[in-house]
Amino acid sequence: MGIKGLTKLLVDNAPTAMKEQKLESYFGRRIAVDASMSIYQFLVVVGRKGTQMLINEAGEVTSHLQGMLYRTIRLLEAGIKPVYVFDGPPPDLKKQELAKRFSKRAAGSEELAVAIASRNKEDIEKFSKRTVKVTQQHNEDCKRLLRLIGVPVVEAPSEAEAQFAALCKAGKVYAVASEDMDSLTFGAPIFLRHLMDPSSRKVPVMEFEIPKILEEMNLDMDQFIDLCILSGDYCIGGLTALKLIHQHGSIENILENINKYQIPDNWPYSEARLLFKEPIVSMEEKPEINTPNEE
DNA sequence: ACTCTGGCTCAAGACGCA
DNA sequence: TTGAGCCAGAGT
DNA sequence: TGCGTCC
Repeated sequence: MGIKGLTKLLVDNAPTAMKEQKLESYFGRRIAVDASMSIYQFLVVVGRKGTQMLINEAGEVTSHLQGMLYRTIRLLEAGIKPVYVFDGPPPDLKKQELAKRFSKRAAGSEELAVAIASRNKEDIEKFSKRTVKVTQQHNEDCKRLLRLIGVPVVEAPSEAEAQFAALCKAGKVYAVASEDMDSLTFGAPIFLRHLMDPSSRKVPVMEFEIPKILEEMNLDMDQFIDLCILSGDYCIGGLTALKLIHQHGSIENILENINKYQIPDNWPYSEARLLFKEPIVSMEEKPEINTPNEE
């Protein structure tokens, strides 16, 4: 859903709103992390060869636990206090998208079956990735693991991105770490990318500050949200969207003044906007670090 | 000629021992 | 799934 | 740095 070239758009139009940071500069900070996204990555990549994954004696997948445990240890060693945020039920607006994913996975399964039958290793490799799905069980496994080692877990009432942006706005965490640029659209004041990248890959932590982005791009937050919706849902690029917003101020005004772009039928931009502006989040008490449970 | 978009591809975690 | 990089084609 | 292992 995110804008394709948002990073590049920011590099070009708001260069000082982002800066390279060292991991050490977050020592002692509480940082929110998107758990579901991480679990997905672990399932795709950890110990997977063809259809093989890491499993326990009962044959249950443990790739996500392996990945989650080591990553959390790395964060703790760096003096970072992670707060993992789990997805809740998705908003209605995303149902369509989810249906698409479902059929893609189904198609992936079929192709995988063909690949297995014909013993085509490359295809098995490719299609097995497409069938990956984070289940409730995977989520529960990870919550349990995190609670056992005393790392706080937050269960979002809906989208995790929205929830941790809200935590950050409320000052309950210092920053939000994700690879998903939607975090910016949800208005997380400080947004970190590549927090987990090993130093060997020489990708520095990139820190984005929303207030600076808005100032430098000469937008208010509503306009920034419109910009993201405009170029996310819809077939124009970020640069054009930015120009249009500067010119007309809002999606409504753009639609009134411009006819040359093809408008999707029943384009639900105002629903999308509401999702970003007033997302469903919970404001429970500050997530506390629990004492590690002996086991 | 230049810019933008869109379609394609790719890689993706973390450890430790050579 | 996600972003990024590269190439081709459309629009200016 | 590259590659096998983690379960």
